[in-house]
Amino acid sequence: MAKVNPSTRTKEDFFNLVWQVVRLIPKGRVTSYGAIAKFLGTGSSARTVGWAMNASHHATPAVPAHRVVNRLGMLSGKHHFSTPEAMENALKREGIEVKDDKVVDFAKLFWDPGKELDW
DNA sequence: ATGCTGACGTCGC
DNA sequence: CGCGACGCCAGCA
Repeated sequence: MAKVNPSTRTKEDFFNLVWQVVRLIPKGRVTSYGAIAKFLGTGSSARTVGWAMNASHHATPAVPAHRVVNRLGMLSGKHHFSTPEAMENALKREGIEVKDDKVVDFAKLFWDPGKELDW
């Protein structure tokens, strides 16, 4: 995963980069919006990562947005899926336990792109 | 064109 | 230790 030069980066690239990173998340692991934001460069706010997820619905190939949660491991974006249960179900199907809209053992399942990827 | 809002995160009080 | 405010980038009224 090569880091794109910020000067040559366009907004389309930003969305693309976010999607790329999310797609690289191993099955059964999760990451946070902030982690992705930092991976792309501190300049990119975590909020914008959320917007990228919002736009990821029509992205191809599909983006596993359900593996992205906030820094507390809460499924803050579940309401933006086709159904509120979709996110939780998808996670459970991958072996991730979800309790009260939170990822169980989030710290252990956390997947840091900056640490796992080569940049 | 301006301003508010949003799937967040951090710092300040 | 809990709550509030600000910053960040992009979309929409």
